[in-house]
Order: sequence, then structure tokens, then C-alpha cells
Amino acid sequence: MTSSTNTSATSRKPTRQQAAVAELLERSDDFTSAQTVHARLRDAGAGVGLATVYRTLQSMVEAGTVDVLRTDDGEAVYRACSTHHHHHLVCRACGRTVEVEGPAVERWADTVARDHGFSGVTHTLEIFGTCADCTAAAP
Amino acid sequence: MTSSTNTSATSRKPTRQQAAVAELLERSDDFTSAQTVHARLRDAGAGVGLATVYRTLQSMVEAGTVDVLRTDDGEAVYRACSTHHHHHLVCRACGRTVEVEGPAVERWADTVARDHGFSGVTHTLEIFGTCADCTAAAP
DNA sequence: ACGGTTTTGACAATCATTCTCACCATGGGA
DNA sequence: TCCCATGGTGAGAATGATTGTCAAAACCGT
Ligand SMILES: [Zn+2]
Ligand SMILES: [Zn+2]
Ligand SMILES: [Zn+2]
Ligand SMILES: [Zn+2]
Repeated sequence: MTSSTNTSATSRKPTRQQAAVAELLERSDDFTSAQTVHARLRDAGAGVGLATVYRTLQSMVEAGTVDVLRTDDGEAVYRACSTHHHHHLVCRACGRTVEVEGPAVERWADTVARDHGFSGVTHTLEIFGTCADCTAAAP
Repeated sequence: MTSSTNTSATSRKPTRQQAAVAELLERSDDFTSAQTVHARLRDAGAGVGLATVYRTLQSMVEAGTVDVLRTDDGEAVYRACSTHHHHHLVCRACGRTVEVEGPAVERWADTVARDHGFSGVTHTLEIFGTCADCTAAAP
């Protein structure tokens, strides 16, 4: 039904290429685009088809094992994250990312939505700025 | 540097096409994509070049007279909004949009970023759900 | 090894957004 | 008013990410 590849529900053993994508994301600390993942894997020898990279990334997002967000110009970028609900504080300059959580914000979003009669509520929240290191580097 | 067309700074008289885009946005209640704006203007007789629609929308965003956000599939959508800082509660089904504000959230975002040594902080926050009308329409 | 199922990947097709660049409108100065 | 400089327009080409295609390859239980 939900088509897509395995991962999670029917959970088979991840294929070599799925493992490669997953491991690459584990290793990298900040958000990475599908194109970049593809390029990095190619350069690292173990090449993985571009379509496969996209497919794998998509199912990982659905499975909740990676977070996705959109850059300013609309490109999707992915990152291996802890599984519980949280948000990100991202450095505009170097991409350094910090996971943050705010229970109060969660409650607020839910409440304001309910108050307006909305149901099935979700939200997106990202914070951007320049980290201390980058601020120091660029006067 | 910030290139772009007039609007605001050098504020000349808006051209016919800039006015057309602005008025269309004023009239529509929910977020609209550049492509849709272009199509609607064409159908309405007063056609405006696609490139111009994009250019105008961009400068309006920079001028702060419209808000922009990305749909799930990365398409940019625009909406004429009140000028003060706020966020949106959007119906996933019909697109109905409510402007919401949460001073506490603003403070929280600022604080958490500062605590991590970040400066020049900004944030994005959108809430999605299904509005009462749409919930009623689809059992 | 065999037949059925799933995944892969090279390549084509989409599609939003940006770029090009010749052409048009405006406005101030001569 | 006439002329040119500046800036806006727009048709179409170019770009670039994402998705679709579909035959070949990898898996799997028998
Ligand atoms: Zn940084
Ligand atoms: Zn949250
Ligand atoms: Zn609705
Ligand atoms: Zn805010």
C-alpha cells in the first residue's frame, strides 16, 4: 500500500546500499543532501545509484530514523537523529547542528491548534543562527 | 548587493505587474505558489511573465510584505500577511490559514540559541492539522 | 539450481526556479 | 520636447533536484 521499500514494517535485512547510506549519515554530524550522499558514496568507492539513495532516504524518514528539513533554496537535507521528538538549532555558516527540545513549545502548538478546532496536529520548528566558533572566525 | 527590484528601499511606483501580483495575493486567503499566481494572472487576462512573478514575489518577501513557506514537496508558497512577526496554523486539507503568535516561543527560541552560543538567531515554525470543517467533511 | 519477489541503477522525464538578453517604459537633463 | 540612461519585462533556454521507467541483479524459500 504505502509502497516504498522495506525498512521497519516487513523489516528485512538492510541491503548493502541501504546500510551504506545509513552509515554515512551516522558518521556525518550535520544535515546532508541526497545529492551529496550520493557523491560521497561514489567517491568512497562503494557507489550507490542516485535513485536508490533517494528511495532509501525516503523510507528512513518514514521509519523515523532520520530527520529531514529544507534548506533556504528548497533542497531536502537529512540527518541521523535520536528517535524522540525534537528540533534543531543549526549554524548558518558551518552547519553544526544541536538537537533541542521544548516541552512547553510542544504543548503550546497543540493547544493553539486545538483552540482553533484543528486535529491531527503536527509542526515544524527550526532555529538558525551563527555558532560561537563561526562568529569568532568571521569578524 | 541585495540586488533585486525596487519595492521599499528605493520605493518607486509599483509597476502594473507588481501591483497585479500584490493584489492577487491580497485577495487569496491561503498560501499560493508562484506557478499558481502566474496561471491565475494569465487566466484573468492581465498576464504577467513567469520570471516577473518570481522576481516580484522575492522582493515582497525581502520587503516583509508577504510570508513564504515550503510545502512538503519543497515548493515555495506565498501569502500576504500582517507585517509583525507571527506563525501559521495551516489546514492540510483545504489550506485555510490562521496567523498565530506565541511570545513565549519567541523567547524560548532566542534563549536556547543564546545558551548554545549562537547569535543572529532566526527561526521557522509552522503548525499543520485538519480544520474543523474538513474534519466534518471527511468521516 | 529454480521460480517468484524485491531492489537496484542507468537513463529519461518532470518541474520549479533561475538565467539570458533583447526589448519596453520612465524620467531627468539638454 | 527629444534623447539617453536606468531599471523592469518576458519568452525561452538552462539548471538542478527529484521522480519515473524498466530491464538486469540480488534474494529467498523450496
Ligand atoms: Zn558554525
Ligand atoms: Zn516539536
Ligand atoms: Zn480545512
Ligand atoms: Zn516566531
